[in-house]
Amino acid sequence: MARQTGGKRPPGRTTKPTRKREAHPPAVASVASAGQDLTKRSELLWEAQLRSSRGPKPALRREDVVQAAIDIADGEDLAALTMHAVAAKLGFTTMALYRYFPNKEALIDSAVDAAMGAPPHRPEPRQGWREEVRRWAYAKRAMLCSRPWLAELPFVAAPHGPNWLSWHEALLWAIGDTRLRPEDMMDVLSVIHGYVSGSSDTAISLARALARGISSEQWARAVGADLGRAINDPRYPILSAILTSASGGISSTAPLPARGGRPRTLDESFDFGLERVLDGIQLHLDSLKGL
Amino acid sequence: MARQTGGKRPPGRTTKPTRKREAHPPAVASVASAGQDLTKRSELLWEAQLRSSRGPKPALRREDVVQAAIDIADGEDLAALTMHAVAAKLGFTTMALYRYFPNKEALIDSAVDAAMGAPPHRPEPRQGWREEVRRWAYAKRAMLCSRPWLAELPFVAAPHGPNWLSWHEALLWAIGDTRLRPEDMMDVLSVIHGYVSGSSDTAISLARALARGISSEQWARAVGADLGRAINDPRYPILSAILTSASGGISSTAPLPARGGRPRTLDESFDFGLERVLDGIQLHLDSLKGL
DNA sequence: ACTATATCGTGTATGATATACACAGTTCTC
DNA sequence: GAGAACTGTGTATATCATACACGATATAGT
Repeated sequence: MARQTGGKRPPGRTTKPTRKREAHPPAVASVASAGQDLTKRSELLWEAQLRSSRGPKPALRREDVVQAAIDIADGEDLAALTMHAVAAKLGFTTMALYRYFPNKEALIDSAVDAAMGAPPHRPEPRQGWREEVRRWAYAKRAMLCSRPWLAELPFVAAPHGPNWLSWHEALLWAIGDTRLRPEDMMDVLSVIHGYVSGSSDTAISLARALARGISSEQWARAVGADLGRAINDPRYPILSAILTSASGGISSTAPLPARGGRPRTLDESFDFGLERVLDGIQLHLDSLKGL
Repeated sequence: MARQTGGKRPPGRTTKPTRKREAHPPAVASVASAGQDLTKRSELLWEAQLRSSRGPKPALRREDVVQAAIDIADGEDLAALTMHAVAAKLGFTTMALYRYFPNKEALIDSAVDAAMGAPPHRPEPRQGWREEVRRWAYAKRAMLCSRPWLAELPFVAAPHGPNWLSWHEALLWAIGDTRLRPEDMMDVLSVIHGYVSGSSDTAISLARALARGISSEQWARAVGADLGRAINDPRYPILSAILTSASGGISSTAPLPARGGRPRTLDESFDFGLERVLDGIQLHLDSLKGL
């Protein structure tokens, strides 16, 4: 359902806009380098789409554009997410999008937040902080893995939208079931958040591979080959020993050749780490109780 | 010291290369989306620059190109890192770089690994795993903060080079001072690694701001404003309460207005989390000892 | 109703960017 | 000493984000 409203004019024109312009940083680069102030980006992310009464009704809503962008990133990858692709998917011209977002960066900021979705629902009877944090962590990891392209964007420089805050709120709720003082809760939050986002990289990489039709065996081979270069390299004696002697390899499900114990699945490794982190927090809570 | 070796030809040519080509994905996008197999990228990253005896001596070494790239990213940011910029910095044409790296992605892969540098030196008398892991964690965080642009690249999809392996080796060495079975060491490594890389985001963001001449107060204001939207928003009751009642705000050094206890510095928060993680690991080690 | 005006989607143009290709100069190998 | 292999260069092209102005549209104020 292509939309054609604009008028047709004869091709030959005499416009001569030789005005000097600022540079147009290309695509993802501009996103990556956070061209605008974070402040301005944040405003754009939060401000509602206000509609003036004059003029034709907009044919789209921002959400529509955002959804199209997400669909593209989901279906292909971040590189496929061009302004043209988004517009085409909606049946509009590229430039039409600029009526909704001032630039690609703003669109992506919105898409990222929307793509995060809402955090998991809270279990009806409280389960205790540990179980609830666990649920949160799994959910967050699953969310990241289900949209591997999110990890290709520099979260670092991105403004925080409503969903981002919701995820944090949900984690705070989980932690709320403790005796932590409010000002300490953010610290605990940041441990958990840090661990979860930091340690999901490999799983995300696998998820992306799977999404692109690469088998987990192929993927494991690729990553394994990478690590495998350490073997017999005198610079990496310990790593080398681990990789050869035992089951140190990264494994997706059915793993690399292993001799020693059974190698851990990615998920198992994540679990292991999470439990260590939770233990550490537990210990801290216990020490507070003693006071 | 520009270099001009190539010949001059009259501008009018009769080449007609209308051959069909593959798409030329633009800049960072291609990096982000990991166009090539990880396998191929990994090979490129590790393969030595082999020099055939014929022909003119290359005027550069890969390291030179990589260094120029790093200098640009350090001095400006990732967006400024264009093939043209790198070449210009070396006094060559853009295309000259392609004699050293088949594409930008390969150059960046190399630059990333080189930029990581070597892990910290190992303390002469062993300090015990906990202290050594701490040292490693601080060093890694410091490294990331000193080159904020590293965090703008999707590590997820990147191949692992020599320095990456060295950092891992160093951490394994630190952990080596325990009774962990080899096959469990990777799990412990991944907890620490996950926490450190995941929880450095905010500090990296601050580091980047500082590098761009933004004061830490300005930065804190920007990030704070972001969080501040939660205040009085019914969707975020807990967050809101924390932010208003106490010192939950993110602070660089001299922080946001705080009423309750003193707000944590970013570094203090990192420390706190790290100690929790280390506690958790400690606990695990103790439990192993018992067996 | 009528007109001014703000807004919409469009067509076109531009500058940045990565990179393909062919050439001319350079330096070994045979 | 000739040819082969490689070097840096110049030029061309596709892809992108995005500026700008136009004609169409719909509301506000008269």
